[in-house]
Amino acid sequence: MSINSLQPSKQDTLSEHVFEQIKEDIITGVIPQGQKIGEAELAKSYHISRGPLREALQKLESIHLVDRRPHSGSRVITLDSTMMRDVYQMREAMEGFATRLACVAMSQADIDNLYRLLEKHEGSIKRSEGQRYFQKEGDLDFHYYIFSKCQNQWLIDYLNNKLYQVLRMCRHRTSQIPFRVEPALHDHYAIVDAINNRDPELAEILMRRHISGAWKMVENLLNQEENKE
Amino acid sequence: MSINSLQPSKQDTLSEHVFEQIKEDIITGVIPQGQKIGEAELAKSYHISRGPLREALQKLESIHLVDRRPHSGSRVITLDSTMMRDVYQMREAMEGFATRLACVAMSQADIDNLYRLLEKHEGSIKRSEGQRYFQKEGDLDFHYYIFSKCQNQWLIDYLNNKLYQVLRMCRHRTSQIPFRVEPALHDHYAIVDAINNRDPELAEILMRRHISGAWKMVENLLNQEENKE
DNA sequence: TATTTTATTATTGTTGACAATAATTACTAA
DNA sequence: TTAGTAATTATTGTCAACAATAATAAAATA
Repeated sequence: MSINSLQPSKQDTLSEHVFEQIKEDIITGVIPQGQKIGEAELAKSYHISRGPLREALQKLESIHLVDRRPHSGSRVITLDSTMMRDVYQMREAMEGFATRLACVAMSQADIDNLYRLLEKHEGSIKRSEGQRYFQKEGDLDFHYYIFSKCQNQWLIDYLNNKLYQVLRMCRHRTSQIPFRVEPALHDHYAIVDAINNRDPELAEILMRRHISGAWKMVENLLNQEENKE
Repeated sequence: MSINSLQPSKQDTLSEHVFEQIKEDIITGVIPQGQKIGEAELAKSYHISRGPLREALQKLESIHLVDRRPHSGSRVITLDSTMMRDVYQMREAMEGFATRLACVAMSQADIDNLYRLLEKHEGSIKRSEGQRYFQKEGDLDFHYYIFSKCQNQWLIDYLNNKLYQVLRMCRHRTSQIPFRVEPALHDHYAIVDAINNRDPELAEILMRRHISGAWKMVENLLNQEENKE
């Protein structure tokens, strides 16, 4: 049950189908950052007409994956460090708050599930398929499981459909670099413990620190990259 | 310098122009909540074709003012108490965090401007044009001035273009009911004092309490309304 | 009569042509 | 040669007709 299976992915209409497709192509880098998008060209390459393509582009704009300017056209965003900082800050604020709410709303069964999830992660780390699993599935599942229980539809929608899409894009960029996953797992346990103790304030603070810590790691990586060049 | 003048309002293209127009009509209740929207009909009434109208509708969907379902059509949202709670919670989280960031980023001149703004508000309260002014202009200006200084473009955009639009709609619904504005002004002073002391944690907490307090007021009003019926 | 099925109507999704704007190139003058 | 301007090209915005789907009404069966 990965996070992707949890998204509706209706793709009932042509426009939605092609939206999902382009979204993945942008996130995974098939369409590179900063790329200018010609409507006619893209429409042809996805075998649709410009109408639905424009709708898809507008949707992509609404989740901040492309920039559109009237009469001037669209281009894929470029993840500079400022934008990534903005995204991580947003995540810190929103997911921290979601954790607070979820801490109140969660059933004991939910909390038990969280512990089981963490044990599963611990196992796969010990079997030393650690980092790849953690980055690709485990971490996102953990975070998703928590904020999806916050009972605020706006919050869930924003985290799931907007922030986490750009976040995946950030990760795709920094996925080459190795890092230790044990500290993150430790954070996760502390967060679930706080939830288990029904301490919303602490749960929020810990989630915030966990995320701002993740940003500091990424920030360092970006700076190192910059210094190399 | 009201908040509306600060929004771009480009309306360079037909679709954007009509988007702004419908947006105002929804927020002010000219188009009532829950209203089903026929594309052909609306297009005719705004004297455009269905193409740009659909783009406008999509934009309205992206700021949560209309619901759209494939093959089934669009309707204006209805502000039930759950949705209003969601909005106020979002605002509490985001604007609290924005205040924390702004507290660090603001210049002393910015802070002085804030104090001047509050003095202006105090004056208009004493001249007992209090509530109307406060609800219509002053309060929004105060909040906007703070979060616009947080230096996070995502945060500013979301607060300004999404949350505050729905918030205006909420206020339009509760605008009949009288309430005292002095406590809010007191909160505002406390927040600016915290900023002036460069205490981001306190500034965030105070902004959060201010907003959650506003929600409790609105929630009570809604409950009273409900009990009447 | 109530309920399912079928046919009809209305509404949304999609397309390709046309109009308006921006980007590019070619040209002129300093 | 370079700067500025005019003409050309390419791209985006808009429209109206057509196709596909859902909502509605009519008919048929239990």
